[in-house]
Amino acid sequence: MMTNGSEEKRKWKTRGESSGNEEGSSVGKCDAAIGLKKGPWTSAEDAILMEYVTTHGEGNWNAVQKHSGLSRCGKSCRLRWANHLRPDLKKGAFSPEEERLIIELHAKMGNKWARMAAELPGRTDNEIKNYWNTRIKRLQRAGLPIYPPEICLKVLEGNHQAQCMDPNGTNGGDPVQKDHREIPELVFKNFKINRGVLSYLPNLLDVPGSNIMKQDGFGSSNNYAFMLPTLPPPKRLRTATEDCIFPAVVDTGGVSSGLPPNFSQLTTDYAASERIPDPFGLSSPYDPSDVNITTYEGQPPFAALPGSHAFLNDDSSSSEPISGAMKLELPSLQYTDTHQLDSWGAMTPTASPLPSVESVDTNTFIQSPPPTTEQPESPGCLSPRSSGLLEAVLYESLTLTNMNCLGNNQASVAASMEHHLPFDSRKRDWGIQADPNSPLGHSAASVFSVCTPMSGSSSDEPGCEMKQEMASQVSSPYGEEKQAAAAAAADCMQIDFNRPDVLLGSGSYFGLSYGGCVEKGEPPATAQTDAAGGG
DNA sequence: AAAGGGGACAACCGCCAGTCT
DNA sequence: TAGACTGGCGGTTGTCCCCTT
Repeated sequence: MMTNGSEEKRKWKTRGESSGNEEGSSVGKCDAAIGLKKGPWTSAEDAILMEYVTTHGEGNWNAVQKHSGLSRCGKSCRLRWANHLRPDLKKGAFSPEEERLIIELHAKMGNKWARMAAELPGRTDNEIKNYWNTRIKRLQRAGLPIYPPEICLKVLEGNHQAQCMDPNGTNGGDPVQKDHREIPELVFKNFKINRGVLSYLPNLLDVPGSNIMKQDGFGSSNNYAFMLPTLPPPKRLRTATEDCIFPAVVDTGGVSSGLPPNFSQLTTDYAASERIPDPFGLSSPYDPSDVNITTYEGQPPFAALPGSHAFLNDDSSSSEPISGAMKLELPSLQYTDTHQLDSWGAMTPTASPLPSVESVDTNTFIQSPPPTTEQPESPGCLSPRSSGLLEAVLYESLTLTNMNCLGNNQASVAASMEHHLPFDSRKRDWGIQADPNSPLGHSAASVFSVCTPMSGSSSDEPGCEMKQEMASQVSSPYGEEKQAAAAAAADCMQIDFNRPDVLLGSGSYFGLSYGGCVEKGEPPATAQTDAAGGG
């Protein structure tokens, strides 16, 4: 993987020889005044730098240029040394163990390359970063989850343990662990509480080591949307319709949807995909022909649903664990003129709801909040970065955290109630779900931007009242802003509002009536029963 | 054989935080 | 205390190689 500096072989070679010879032509920020060299390093330069560092040690990089005559700025020298010349660098491809570690670390840390590198002796942050980015692309193209389920579980379990050690979330007893988990306790708590929004993998509970899921109301196995595979690789840009087709995070919420019976197969396939150079050649775990997957409980699993942005649509500050993995995303939804923007910038599909299999581009698959310029003041289309939704969501998280503090039972009940979803409960979940910082979860923006009302969101639609009510029910120090966020969430949930009898987004994305929708109109009371029963 | 696309990776850029003066 | 300096970090870019079509 890593090539020796002296091997400056191929690339850069040409460019280097040209640019490298033109002293002064490549002045950058750090060397503008002096006309220092840029571009690829030559062996001679490497030798000079090596000698200098050997003699003087690392640091004081700006002095290198002065004392060694090297026409490189200090930054460049440091980078060259750190990434290529350091004697302790490990060369070659990552070992399977290293790869596993990288994935695990990324699940924990997000795009903290330097910290990850610290955990991988001999590896540089740049190397890891490149590896990861490449890997992400590959997985996205293959429509596979970024993180293997076992890694997700591991991370979750780790967090759970941390909570066990410190039920109050102060986590003061274990600085190391605390340091290792930059994920705010609050976020993780809410993450747990909120798993209901992402329910569909009950079988996951059977995964060894997942016993934590069975505690604290984890039974609904929700937070696993991030493990949902996305669509098989696409060849054309996804249309707006596809963009809004499936509120993956929203998902059905109905516990009954559940994981395809052979979820383990998915993990296997995932693992396989990791090694398969050509993801397109995968025997896709989502192959519709796989009856195990597509016919679970007579419903197509979400995994098979095109447009499942389960974990690929995170708006994601790239530094966010899990969600951070989504950084390789296009700037925004890709609007087409076949679609209309509703009040909050979401797409209102006007074309066929059933995209072709190849319609989902793995790149466009990932979404960022639409540029604010394109969707000004749409109260619903809230960018986690700009609209205050983050605060709103955090507030919601706080609220839920508080709720959670009331006791595991209540939290458990709350989680379980997601199955039968009285609106209040649903609302709450949505708010939490929207936490952009939530590891293994989705940002509000991603959720909101992805889930688009199937029929638009004009206020005169059936679900409007409910939405407004929902928004109005939200009281927070953030006032209108918060309400706007809630309205946005409500907007997203239009399908629910339109079909109150459907526990969760029944509707039909792609013309599919997907599973997980417990379309029974069960009285909320049942939820209590279920909750009591352990979900 | 040529073209196109993806993978790999080195290097640069901009920002930020800590330290120094 | 403020500004400059330095190092570190994460994101992005640009190039070549390889494979597929």
